[in-house]
Amino acid sequence: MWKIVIGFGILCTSLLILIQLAEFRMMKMDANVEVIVAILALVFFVLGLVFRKRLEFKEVKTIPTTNWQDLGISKREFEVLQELVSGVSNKEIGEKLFLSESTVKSHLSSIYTKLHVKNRAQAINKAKEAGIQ
Amino acid sequence: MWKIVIGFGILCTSLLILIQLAEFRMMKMDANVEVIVAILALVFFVLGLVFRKRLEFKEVKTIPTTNWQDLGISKREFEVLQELVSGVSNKEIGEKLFLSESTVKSHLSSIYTKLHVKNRAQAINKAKEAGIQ
DNA sequence: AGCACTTTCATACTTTCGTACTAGTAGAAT
DNA sequence: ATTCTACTAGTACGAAAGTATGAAAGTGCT
Repeated sequence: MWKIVIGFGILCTSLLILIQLAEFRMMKMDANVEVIVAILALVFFVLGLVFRKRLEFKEVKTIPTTNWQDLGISKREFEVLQELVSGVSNKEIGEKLFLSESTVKSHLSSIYTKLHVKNRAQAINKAKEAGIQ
Repeated sequence: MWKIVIGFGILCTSLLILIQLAEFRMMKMDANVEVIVAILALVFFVLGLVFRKRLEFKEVKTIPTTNWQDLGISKREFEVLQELVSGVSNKEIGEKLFLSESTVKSHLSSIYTKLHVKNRAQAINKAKEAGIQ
């Protein structure tokens, strides 16, 4: 957040300086006006590109995102959920997280209850809809 | 496609004209240079914004979207796949599409083969990655 | 210390999935 | 006409998933 504000401030300041410099040069010798105009145009074009990207980023960032803590899902359960979403079996989840298959099933059962779903397919859908975070 | 090319061409031409006009004015009377520079900057800034949006649009349009026919998946198989993605059981898929569970399983088996996946969870992921169409 | 919650695991049982194999029918292609 | 593909459906079997129940150990908070 602060990064963006400071960065944008610096950018604006340097642009103002650039404009002043350009005008100063024009006063002195108006030989290569085209070059200055071109540079100005290019700089603002790039600025437009960058600005749009920031906007897009913000949009993308704000649309999805649900906190799993809000749904009552614990840390460990969430780790299991992350593996589940990748489409692996209970056994493989256990191997990755150093758990027995029984434990994986226990976690999954409570995850299903908390997400109000009946099986792993629906859990994957819920997770993908909300966006993992 | 042609719309974009022609539109961009017109835009560039009009900008060139604008620059020439600005220079002509500057030659005559260099009273309000700041205004001209500001207008130029603004125009190119907006141009940057618009250009970025076109790029984003193109990216979004080109990234997903796979035709299921290209993967060798038939009409009926695709219908089964659509139900599968919603997260329902084989039995329910059968009831919705008026098929026996056996037939659903047959379709699913060939779908898994064609998608190079091993189970419904992975099939859902593949389908979502590629975008249903 | 006591309570609530989390994490871990086990056992037993039911249900669902997934594969393999077979087979009939219908329509399109050669 | 026959060959091929898609669609349908069945049986059989093993693997995986899911449920129910219980229980021990750890964590965090009051």
